[in-house]
Amino acid sequence: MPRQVREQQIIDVAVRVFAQRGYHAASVDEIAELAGISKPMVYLYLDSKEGLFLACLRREAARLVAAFQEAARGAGAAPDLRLHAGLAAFFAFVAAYRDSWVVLHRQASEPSERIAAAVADTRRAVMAEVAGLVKDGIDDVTGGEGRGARLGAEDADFVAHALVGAADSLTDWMERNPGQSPESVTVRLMNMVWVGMRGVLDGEVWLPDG
Amino acid sequence: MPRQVREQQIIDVAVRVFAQRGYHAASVDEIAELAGISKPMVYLYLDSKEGLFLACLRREAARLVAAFQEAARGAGAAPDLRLHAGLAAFFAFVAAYRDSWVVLHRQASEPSERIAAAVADTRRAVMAEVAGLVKDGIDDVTGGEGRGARLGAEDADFVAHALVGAADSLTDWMERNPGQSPESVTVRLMNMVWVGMRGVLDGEVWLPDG
DNA sequence: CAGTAAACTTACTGAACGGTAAGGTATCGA
DNA sequence: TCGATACCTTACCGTTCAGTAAGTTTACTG
Repeated sequence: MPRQVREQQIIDVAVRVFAQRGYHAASVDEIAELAGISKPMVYLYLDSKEGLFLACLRREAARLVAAFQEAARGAGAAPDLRLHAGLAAFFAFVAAYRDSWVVLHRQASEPSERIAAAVADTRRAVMAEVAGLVKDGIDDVTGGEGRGARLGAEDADFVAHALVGAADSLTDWMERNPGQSPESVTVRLMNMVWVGMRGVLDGEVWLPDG
Repeated sequence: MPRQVREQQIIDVAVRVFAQRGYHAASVDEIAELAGISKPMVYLYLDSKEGLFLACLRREAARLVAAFQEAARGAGAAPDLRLHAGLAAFFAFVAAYRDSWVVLHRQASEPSERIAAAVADTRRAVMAEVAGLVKDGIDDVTGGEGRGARLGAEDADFVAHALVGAADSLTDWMERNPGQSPESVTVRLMNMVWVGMRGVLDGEVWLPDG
C-alpha cells in the first residue's frame, strides 16, 4: 500500500476519532487500529500526535474554504447571491462532513501553540471571506449615495462574526430539525441578516429608548 | 476551613483550569495545588473528576441563566426591550466571567454521558429563554393582524439559535475589538436581528431569484 | 479529660498513553 | 544474486494521572 494512500486513510480515521473524542481523549493506538495499521506507521508518516492532528486540520480547512470560495465565485456578480451561495455551500459541507467541522471549530481549549495558531488561521480565513462578501453587499446597497446609516469595514467584520456564529449554531438546529434542507436554512438566515442590514442602511435603526 | 467555603474555592480554581486546559488536559493534582489543598480533599468533597466538572457546570450555568432572566424580567413589558436587556446581560456576563462561558460552552467533545447531558440541558435552557422572548416579539409585532409573513414557534427557535450562536461568536469579536462595550455590541446585534425580523414580518422577503 | 467527628496530609497503585528500538518481509533495479 | 529501499510489525519504556489507603491534627462536646 503506497504511502500517499495510507496517509489519507489514517487522516480519514483520525478526523472521525478526533471529532468524536476530542484531541486529548483520542488515542493514537485507537486511530491506528481503526485504520488497520500499527502505531509506528502513524509516527513514521505523521511524526507525532500533534502532527497527525495538524494534518487533519489542514486538509479539512482547505476543503471547507475551497467549497465556500468556489460556490461564491460561481454565483455571478451580485454580492447577496454570492453570500447566499457561500453560506449554502457551508451548510452543505457541514451537513455532509460533520466530523470535519467539529475538528475544525469545536476543538475548545487548544492543546498546543501550533494547533491554536492553525485553528485561528482557519477561522480568520473563513471570516475574511465572509466579511469581504458582506462589505461588497454594503457598498452595493449604499452605492455612493448617502443612505440613512453608513456602514464600514468594521461593521462588515461585526456582521461576519455574527453570521459565522449563527451558521455554526444553526448546525445544531439542523440536526434537531431533520426535515430542513441546508438550502432552506440558508434562505432563512439570509432573510434575517440581509433584510436587517438593508433596513439599517435605509435608516431604520433600533434603539433601546424607542 | 469549613466545607462549604473550601468547596467554592476548589470550584473557583477548577473553572479556571478547566477553561484554560480543557477537561482532559486539566489534572486534579494541579487544581488541588492551585486551591492550596491536597488531592484527596477534592475527592472527598466532589467525588471524582467528573463530579468536580459537573459542579463547575451547574454553578456557572445557574449564574448565567439567573443573570439573563433577572435582566429580562427587570426590563418592563416590551419584548424587544426584554430581549435587549437579556442579551446585554449575556455579553456583560461573558465579558466579566470569560472562564465560565468557556467551561459552559466550548467544551467540545463531551467526556462522558452525564457531562454531555448537563451541557445540553444548559444550552436548552438558554435557548428556550431566548426563543420565548423572540416569540413574544413576533406576536407583538404581528398583533393578530395579518401581516406579510407569518412566523411561528419554529421560526422563533430558528432565530434563537442564530442569535445565541451570533452572540457566542461576537464574544471573540469583542475580545479583538477592546474599544467596544458589551452595551454597544448588544445594540448592534439587536439592529441586525430585530430590524431584519420586523422587515420579514412586513413582507420584505429575500429570495435567491430576485 | 475522653471521645469523636471534621479537616487535612503523605505516599502509594494500577492503568493508559505517547513515543521508540529493533527487526522482519517484499519488491525492484543492477 | 545482492543490496537497498519502502512498508510494516511486536514489544517495550517512561511518564502522567485518576483514584485510594492509612494516618494525623484540630476543635468541639459530653
